[in-house]
Amino acid sequence: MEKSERRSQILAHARDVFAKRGYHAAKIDDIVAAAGVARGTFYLYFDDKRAVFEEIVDNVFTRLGEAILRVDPTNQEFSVAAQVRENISRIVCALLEDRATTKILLSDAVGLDPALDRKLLAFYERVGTLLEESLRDGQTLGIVAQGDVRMFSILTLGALKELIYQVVMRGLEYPEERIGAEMYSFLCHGVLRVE
Amino acid sequence: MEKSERRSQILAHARDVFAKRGYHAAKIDDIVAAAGVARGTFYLYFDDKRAVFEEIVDNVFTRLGEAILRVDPTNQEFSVAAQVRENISRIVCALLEDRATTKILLSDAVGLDPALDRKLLAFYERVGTLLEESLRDGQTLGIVAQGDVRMFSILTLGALKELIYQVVMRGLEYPEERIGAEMYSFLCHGVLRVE
Amino acid sequence: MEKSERRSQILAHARDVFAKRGYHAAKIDDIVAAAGVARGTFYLYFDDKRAVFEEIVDNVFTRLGEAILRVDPTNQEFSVAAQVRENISRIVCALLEDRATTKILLSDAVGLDPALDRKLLAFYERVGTLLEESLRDGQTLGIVAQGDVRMFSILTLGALKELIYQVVMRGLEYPEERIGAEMYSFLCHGVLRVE
Amino acid sequence: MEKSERRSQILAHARDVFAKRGYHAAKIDDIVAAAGVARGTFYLYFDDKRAVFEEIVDNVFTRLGEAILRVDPTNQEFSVAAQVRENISRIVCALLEDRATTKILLSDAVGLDPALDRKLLAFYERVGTLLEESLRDGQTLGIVAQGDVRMFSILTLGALKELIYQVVMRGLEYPEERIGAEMYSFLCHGVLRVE
DNA sequence: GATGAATGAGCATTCATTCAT
DNA sequence: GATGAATGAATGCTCATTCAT
Repeated sequence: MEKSERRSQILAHARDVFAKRGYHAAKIDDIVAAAGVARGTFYLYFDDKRAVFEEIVDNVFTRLGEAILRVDPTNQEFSVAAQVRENISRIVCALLEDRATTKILLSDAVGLDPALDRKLLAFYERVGTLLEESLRDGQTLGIVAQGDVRMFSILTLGALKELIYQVVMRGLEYPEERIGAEMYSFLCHGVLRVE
Repeated sequence: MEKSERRSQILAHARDVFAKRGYHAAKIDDIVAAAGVARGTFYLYFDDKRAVFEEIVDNVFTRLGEAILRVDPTNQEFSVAAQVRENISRIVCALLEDRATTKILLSDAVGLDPALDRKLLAFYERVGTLLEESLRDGQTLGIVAQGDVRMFSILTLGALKELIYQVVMRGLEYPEERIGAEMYSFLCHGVLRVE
Repeated sequence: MEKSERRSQILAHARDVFAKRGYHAAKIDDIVAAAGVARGTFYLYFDDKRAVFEEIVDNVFTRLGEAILRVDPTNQEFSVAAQVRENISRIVCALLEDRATTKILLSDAVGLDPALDRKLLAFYERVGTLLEESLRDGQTLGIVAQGDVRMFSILTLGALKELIYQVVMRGLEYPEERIGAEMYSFLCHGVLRVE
Repeated sequence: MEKSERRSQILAHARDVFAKRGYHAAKIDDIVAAAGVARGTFYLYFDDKRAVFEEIVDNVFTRLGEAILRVDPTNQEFSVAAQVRENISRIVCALLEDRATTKILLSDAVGLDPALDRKLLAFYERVGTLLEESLRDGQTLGIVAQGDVRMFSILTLGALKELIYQVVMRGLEYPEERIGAEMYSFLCHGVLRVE
C-alpha cells in the first residue's frame, strides 16, 4: 500500500471514530483497531491524536473554502439570485457529502481547546468577511437590505449552520435542493409578515 | 454556611472554571480551589464532575424555558409583532446576563458526550416545537410565510444562536436592544432584495 | 503517618530500587511496590521519576558538603595532618554509611542526562575549588608540594572516589579507618620510591 | 562498499552519537541517520543497540590493554621510572586520542546495566591486578612503598581516571605530557609534606 | 545486501473518586 | 459536615526490532 494511501486510510477511520465517539471518548486504540494497523503505525503518519483531529478539521475548511464562490454582480451569465442559490447549494453539498466530518466540525471541534476554538473562529471570520463584502456590494446595487452587514452575515451563517447541524445530528431528512431552496427563500423574505 | 448556600457557591465557581477552561481542561482541583473548599466537600454536594456540569446546563435550560413566552395572537394588549420582539429580547437578555453559562452552553456542552448531546437536541427540539406551533398559528393568521415551519424554526434558532455565540465568544459588542432589533428585522424581511 | 514521614519512606525505597536496578531499569511500579503505596501516591510527593532521583543526589551532596571541613592551618588544637585525616575520615564515613546512595552517586547518576551531568560536575568543581584553596594555603606554609593545585585536587578526589567506588560496587571490605589511613599515606608519600 | 568498512562506518557514527547524547538518549534513528544507512541495515551488522555499545566499550578495553606495558625491573635499557612514565603516557595518549570513546567509557558506560557494570569492574580488576603485580615486584625491589598493593592500585587508577574524566568532560586543557608528568610526580611523592 | 514501513510491548503520568479521620 | 491523603484505572506515546520487498 502506498504511503499516502495508508495515511488517508488512517485519516478516514480516525474521522469515523471521532464522529462516532467524540474527541475525548475516541481512543487511539479505537482508531488503529478501526484502521487495522498497529498502534505505532498511527504515530508514523501523525504526530499525535490532536494532529489527526486538526487535519480533519483543516480538510473540511479547505473543502468548504473551495466550495464557496464569490458572488459577482457584474456576471452577465448568471443573476445574483442564481449565484446565491448556487453557492448555498455547493456549501450544503460539501457539508452533506461527508457527514462524519461535518458532525466533527459542528459538534466535536467546538470548545475542544482554545487553539482550535481560535481556528474555528478564524474560519468563520474569514467566511463572514467574504459574505460581508458580498452583502456590501449587494447594498450598493440595491439588492441587499440596508443595515449592519456583519450582523446579516452572522445571522445567515447561523441559520445555515443550525440547519446542517440538525440534519447531521438528528438525521432530519431533507433533500439537498430543498434545503437550498428554503434557505434561499428565508434569506429573501424572512418568515414574518406581521404588517 | 447553609447547605444550599454552599452548594450554589460551588456551582457558581464550577461554572466559572468550566467557562474559562472548558469541560475537560477544568479539573476538580480547579473548582474546589476556586470555591475554597476541600476536594471531598465537592463530592458531598455533587455526584461527580459530570453532574455539576449537567446541572449548570439544566439551569440555563430552565432559565431559558422561563424566558420564552408563547406568542398569543388573540392577545388584545400586545400585537404579535410586539410579543415576538419581547420574546427575542427576553431570550437575548437571559443569555447575556450570565455569559459564563452561555459560553458553556454554546461551546463546551456541544459534543461533550452522547448523553448530553441528546439533552441538547431535546432542548432545541422542545424550543423548536414551541416555535413551530407559534409559526403554524401565525400561518393560519396570515402573519407567517407559507412553508415548512420546522425549517423556519431551525433557521430562526440558528440565526439567534450564532449571533449570541459570536457576542459571547468573540466579544462582539452589540447592545442588547440592537441585537433584538436586527434579529427581528431579519425575521421580517430577510436580507436579499433580488427582484 | 505524617506527611514528611511518608515522603521519606518513599524516598528511601526509591533509593534502594535505584541502587539495585539503576535509573532506567527502575520502574515507578518497582518503587511504589517497595514502598507499599499506590502509584498515584508517588506523584503526590514527587513531581516525577527524575525529581526523586535528583533529590537523592541533592541529599548526598548536602550530606557530603556538611561532612567536609575546611582545613585551618592556624588551628592550635589540631595539626594540619590531623585535620586532613579527620576530613578524609568524615567523607569516607558519610559515603559508606549509606551505600545505596553512594552507589547511585558514583554509578547511576553518571551520564544520566546533561542536566544532571552539569550538577555533578558543578559539585565536584565546588569540592575541588575548596580543596585547591586548602592546597594553596598549604603551599604557602610549605606543607604541600609545589605544583598545579587544580591537578592535585583532581588526582586526590579521583583516588578517593575510586576507592569508595570499588568498596561500594565490588564489596571490597576495608574497615573505614583503614581506608582513611591508606588514603592519607598515599597523599603524603605517593607509592613510588624510584630513586 | 566493503562489508567490514560499512560496519566500522556505522560503529564510528554510533560512537559519536553515544558520546554526544548518552546511551539512552541516543536513538537507533540518530545513529543510522548519522551513518547514512537505513534502519534495517543497522541490524544487518549488529544484533541490537546494546551490542554496538558494548563493542565500542570492548574496543577501548582492547586498545587500552595494548597500550599498557608490563613494567620490567630487569629491563637494562629503560629504568623502572622511565617505564612507568612511558606507561602513563601511553595510557593517557590512548584515552585522549579518541575522546568520544573515552567519554562513553567514563560516563555513559557507568551504571548502564548490571552486565556492563560487571564488565567494567572486570576490566578494572584486570588492569588492577596487573598493576598490583607490578607494585608487588616493585616492593621486592624496594622501589614501591610498603603497604596494601591493591589499595595502591585502586588509588592510582582512580587518580588517573578522574584526571582524564575532567579533561574529557569539562574540556580542561592540559597537554598530554603535562598530564603524564604531574601524574608521575603525584605517584612519586604524593602532595602532602606535613612533617 | 539494503531498505524503511510496520509492529507492539512497555511505561510514565493524570486525575476523578473514595474514605478514614 | 468537612477534610485531603490515598487510590489505581486508564491512556497517549516511544522506540527497538522485524521482515516483506
